[in-house]
Amino acid sequence: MVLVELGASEPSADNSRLDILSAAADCFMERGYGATSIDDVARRLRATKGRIYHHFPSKADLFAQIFRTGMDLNYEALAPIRSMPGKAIERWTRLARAHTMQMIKAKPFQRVVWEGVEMHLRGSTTPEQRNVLSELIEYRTRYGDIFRNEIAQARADGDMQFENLSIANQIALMTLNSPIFWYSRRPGEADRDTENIVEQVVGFALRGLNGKTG
Amino acid sequence: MVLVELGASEPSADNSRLDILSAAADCFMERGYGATSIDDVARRLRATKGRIYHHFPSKADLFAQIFRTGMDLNYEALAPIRSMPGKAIERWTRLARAHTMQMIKAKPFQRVVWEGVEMHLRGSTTPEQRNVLSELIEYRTRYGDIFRNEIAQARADGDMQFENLSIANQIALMTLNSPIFWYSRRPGEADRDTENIVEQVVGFALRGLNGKTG
DNA sequence: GTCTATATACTGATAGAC
DNA sequence: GTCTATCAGTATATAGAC
Repeated sequence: MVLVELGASEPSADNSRLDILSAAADCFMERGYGATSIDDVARRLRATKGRIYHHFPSKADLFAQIFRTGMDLNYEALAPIRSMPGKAIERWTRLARAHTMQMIKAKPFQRVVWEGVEMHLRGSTTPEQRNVLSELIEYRTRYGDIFRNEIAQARADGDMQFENLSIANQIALMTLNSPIFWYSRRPGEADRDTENIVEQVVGFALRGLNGKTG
Repeated sequence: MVLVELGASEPSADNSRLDILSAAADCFMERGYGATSIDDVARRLRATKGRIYHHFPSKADLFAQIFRTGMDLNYEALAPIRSMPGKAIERWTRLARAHTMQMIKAKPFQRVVWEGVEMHLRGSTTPEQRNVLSELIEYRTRYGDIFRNEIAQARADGDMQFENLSIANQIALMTLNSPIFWYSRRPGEADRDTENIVEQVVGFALRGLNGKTG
């Protein structure tokens, strides 16, 4: 995955850090955190692990920094939409589109975010990992609340219908996240095609929430 | 998790195998396959790993047998519904209810099924695991096709509307599977409450597929 | 900043006592 | 059928050469 888009301060300065992050994200996506060794990441970089440990103090820390990068990308994508005026259901739909597009565009990073949340929920963390992750989990929870607040408002507006707010938000976000599991870019795929996939996912979730548009 | 319900031939005979399967399923659910050691499973059994290796030849085989048990439960739950006459959308709804209930009732086993599919999709399998898993993956793919065929028929009947069949089925199944990630039984929860949760999940998916009931 | 050792711990799996 | 003891392989992480 190309990481130059990730808001590096200067072009082609400090590339080593970003190269490592990107290679590690790819490895974690393909084999999962536990099954990926630092040697695996080094191999993908065509280097040895000395390079990695020079830039990152531990495997858990490397994982955490990918997590943070993924969440930074998500917040960034939502930022211009959050402050838009208008009805909540409209805002939710735009937020959902931006989020789903991120799942597709930054898939390796988003898989790491997913695995981080999972590790936390299952409590399958070492004390060291817990320290590094807990702040990120809160970061991620607040992110989920952005969507939660919008569908709560939309229901109050009479534009959505569902029984339990937490369950509805969980299922809807799960739907929006789902491309990280089944999507993979096809050879001749254009931006138009990607947007079409996003539209199918968001449409499914919107109908699931009983959204009354227009 | 209690495993007596799993159709053991005789009550309290051959308990050791089932005890091991159940303890391992719990461990795999909590920490994932890679992060779970055989010693972890033995510790949960208050035993040592000699016991486990007497009944199962390898860790991969243990994982595979939990996978198979989970899928057997799923097929069993669908069996009486599959042959029901009537409209496809009605049949799909009943299948979806039975499936979602299984996700809740046999959560540890269903998490293992999920992880097995994931490992296959990511190709993060050792040659040994691949041999044991490939048959099970086919087993699971045929299972997904049961739902796929019903929504294809329902669309032909004019009772559902969606663009791409594969994507629609993926998202719908993802929705039905989602309780394995966010559901956990509450202290005073009655069967009635559980059924209510199932109904919310299935309702979401049905609306997502643009299902026109009644 | 990157490499080559190497320390230390843990893993899956086996052999043999009981 | 379950245990203890142990092997061989691999993991994270560190130290020091270059």
